[in-house]
Amino acid sequence: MNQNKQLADLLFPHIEKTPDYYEAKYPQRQLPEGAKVTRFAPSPTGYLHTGALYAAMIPERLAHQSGGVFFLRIEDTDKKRELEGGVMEIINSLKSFDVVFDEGMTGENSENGIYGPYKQSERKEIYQAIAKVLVEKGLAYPCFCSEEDLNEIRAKQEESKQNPGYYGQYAKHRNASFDEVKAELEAGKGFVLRLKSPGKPENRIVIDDLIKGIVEMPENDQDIVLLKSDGIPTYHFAHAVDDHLMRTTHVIRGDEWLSSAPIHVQLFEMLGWEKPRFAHVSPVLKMDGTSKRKLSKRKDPEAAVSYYHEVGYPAESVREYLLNLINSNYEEWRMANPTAPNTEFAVDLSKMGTSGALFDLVKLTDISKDRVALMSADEVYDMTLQWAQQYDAELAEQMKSNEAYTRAILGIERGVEKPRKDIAKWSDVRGYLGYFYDSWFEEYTKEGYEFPGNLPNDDVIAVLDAYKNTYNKADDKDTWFERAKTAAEKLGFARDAKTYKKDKESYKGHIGDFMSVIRVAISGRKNTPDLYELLDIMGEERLKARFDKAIKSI
RNA sequence: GGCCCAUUGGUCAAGCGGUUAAGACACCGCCCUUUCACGGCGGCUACAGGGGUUCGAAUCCCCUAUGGGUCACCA
Repeated sequence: MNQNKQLADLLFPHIEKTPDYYEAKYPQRQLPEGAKVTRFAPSPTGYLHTGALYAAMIPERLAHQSGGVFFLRIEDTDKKRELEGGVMEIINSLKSFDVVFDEGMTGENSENGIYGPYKQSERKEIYQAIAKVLVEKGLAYPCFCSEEDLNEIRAKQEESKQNPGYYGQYAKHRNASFDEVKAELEAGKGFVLRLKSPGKPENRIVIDDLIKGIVEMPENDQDIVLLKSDGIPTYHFAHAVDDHLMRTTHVIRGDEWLSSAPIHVQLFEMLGWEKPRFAHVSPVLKMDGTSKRKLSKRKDPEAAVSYYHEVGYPAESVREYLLNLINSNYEEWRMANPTAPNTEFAVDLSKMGTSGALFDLVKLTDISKDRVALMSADEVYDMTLQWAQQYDAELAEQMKSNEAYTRAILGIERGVEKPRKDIAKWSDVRGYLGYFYDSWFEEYTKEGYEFPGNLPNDDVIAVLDAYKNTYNKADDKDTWFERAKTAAEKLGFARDAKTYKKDKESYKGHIGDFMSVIRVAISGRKNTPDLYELLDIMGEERLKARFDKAIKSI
């Protein structure tokens, strides 16, 4: 016993503070009953991944909908993988999707909150203080094995078909005496600190996971590394220390951690700390040929969260979609509450799928169309412009130099009971209204016009000619249409589709075909918003010019 | 290989021992309509396979198959 104390001092001579000191420094949080304290704890190893956004939204919602605290902790214990500027990248990306923190890192080297530091590389002293006590209690010990030693052990184990690892009889430094340790140290050898695991694999432990349910696993018997040779903790140890001292109540993390949960449970128990609740989230998958795989940064553009900004999906739409993957009943809630902010939806872990969900851009698009359809013309204008200024300067230019015109176009069939759903992302806007701009119209027609099939050119010209003389800007919608129908009839078109269907032989087509000719001539496309409003906004002069241009092209 | 987890239509998924096995997206039809849309209606397709338990199984148990995760001084 005494020897353990001696050993602890030998190993950590500079550590003065005790766990009690930290317990006092980081008091229990005073929060209302049921409030959850959650965190997002990424490594700053690159840009934000869609899966990470997904994984961050869950604890964020859980904390905020329960009146709790959501904080950002940076796990930078692996210096080899760290990337410059990684912290800001994470913060800004999440913020752009309305995932905001109450506490934790706020910049590369700034933070707020009293449970810090929130960057693991700055918590070395804390980990070591806890580790020191573990040594004192005989629950941890230094190991001087080199990489080669470890490889040798593993080779032996593989040969005899035993579980690989550092445990039991293979843990050769486990019971080294104080003098032996001292000798190694004096010989200048570095060490890692290992847990003296009391676990036996024949014992089973039970984890009550909030998503996966009851999971039974063998107890951990590996003398896992607590502190690496540079004195920095491994994930396992850092997780236990941090989440305890930061008073995390719910650990929500990727399910790749589930299999090491026995280690974590054991650590909490050995340290005499109350365990947080665990929730292991399945990854977002992607269809690759006929099989599913994790969304991959290298292969899938949509894996980088920046993708959505680039193509211009509103952040709100992406949130909606992700929420939909998190809890599939989100959709029902949305139908019942079409205009409520999505933060009013209560995320429920028990309703999460236990297997990974497939990421589906088509569904995202659909959801986004619904969202955009509910926006006002001004909102669409502003958000598109903002997007275009960064990603489509030409469009931004057009919008600004034709502002009133553009706003009017965006207002067509918007704000009505059944709004159009043409726009899913801001990059769609260019195609949606590009032909309105005279300087772009050329582009739309340079391949020629696509008039409705099987209509002879003469008829097309006749339609255009007739219509040119019929159009009267002063007409209201009904008069306008009546006039068009009459003109159509004179040229041998049926007034309505029904009449045409009854007797196809007698007509060249029906009013729809007639209108199609006009639509194509004026827009170069077969699909546009309401013609009446469109013509009204374009104005008579433009209309006539475009008709002439079309006739000339035939 | 050991240990975990998963498997309901093309996709997301409800379902927790008795259901005609929801709904949404996609696709296909039809209808509405004064054009384009929106919308409405309908269709299409599913419990991975095999054994049990039970009066009764998508639901519970076992085996098999397939997919995923994990077995580092990485997180």
